[in-house]
Amino acid sequence: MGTTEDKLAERARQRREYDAFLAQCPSRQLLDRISDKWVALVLAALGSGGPHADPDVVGEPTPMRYSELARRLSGVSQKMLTQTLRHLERDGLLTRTVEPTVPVTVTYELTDLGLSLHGVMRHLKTWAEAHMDEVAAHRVEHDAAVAV
Amino acid sequence: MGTTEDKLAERARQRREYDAFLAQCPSRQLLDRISDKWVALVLAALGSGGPHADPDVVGEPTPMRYSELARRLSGVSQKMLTQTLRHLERDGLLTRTVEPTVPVTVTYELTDLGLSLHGVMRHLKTWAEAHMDEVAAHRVEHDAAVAV
DNA sequence: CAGTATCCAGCTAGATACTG
DNA sequence: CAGTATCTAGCTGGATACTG
Repeated sequence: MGTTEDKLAERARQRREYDAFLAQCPSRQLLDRISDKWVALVLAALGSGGPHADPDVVGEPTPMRYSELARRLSGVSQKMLTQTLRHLERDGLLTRTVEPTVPVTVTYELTDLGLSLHGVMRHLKTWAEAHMDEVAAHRVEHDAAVAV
Repeated sequence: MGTTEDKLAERARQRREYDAFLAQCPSRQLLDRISDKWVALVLAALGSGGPHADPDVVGEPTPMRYSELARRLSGVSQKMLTQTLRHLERDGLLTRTVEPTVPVTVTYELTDLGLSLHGVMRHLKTWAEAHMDEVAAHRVEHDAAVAV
């Protein structure tokens, strides 16, 4: 009956099977793959669902075209963007849809799985933006202490 | 009066100042730094507060010694562990305490700032462990489709 | 115990040129 | 438009040896 108990039991079960602390565990490799700046930003872009960027609300998937993503993620190279998108597609986090127009139109959209990761990842981006000042202050302090 | 409104307003303000989508924004560099496997695992270790690994409960900081961390994060090299710890210390996410015993005893402990990032990061590790099966299935499917 | 120092293989990722 | 292909500088990170 309890979906809460079910969820907790399921999580516990999977945590017994997979442990990212172990070098050989597949989840360690997965953690490595998703611990990536471009992954975080692609997910943030495709999941941001327009202006309501409230971090406490899971956004709708926002389909975006390749060139839109390239523009949004300033500084990304074609290579890294394509590579990141291919990885995420292979892992089932997003779909790649090709419309046979001329020239061709390619759209990327988060799957439910991708949306679930987005729910986690966007907090990372938000955290970085929210605590940048604090971190910067610590760096100044730390560097000053070392210099003495 | 509402702390909720205050928090939201504060977040919105900071999001106007910092935008990790911009290559030049300091928060982009911060995002890059924290989007790291070893950062995720060090935080997970120092914040896991013993056996109650329930991802919905923020753990107490768990002080750990260098060698404990090295054992916990299987596969980490001395270089990467030390480097990661130094970065996190400089950014104010953890403290490094040296007890002048013989031989010396060094303890690492999350600060409040580090604990707040841990609150976000541990979901990443949990997600990787919880969705590994699904991702693996997608890969098989995807690779099969490509092979045809 | 908790590092530091050094070397180097290999991967990452940017730049550039080209294409259906 | 949305890539692919190629080359390469340089950074990452592992291995190894040494130290207060």
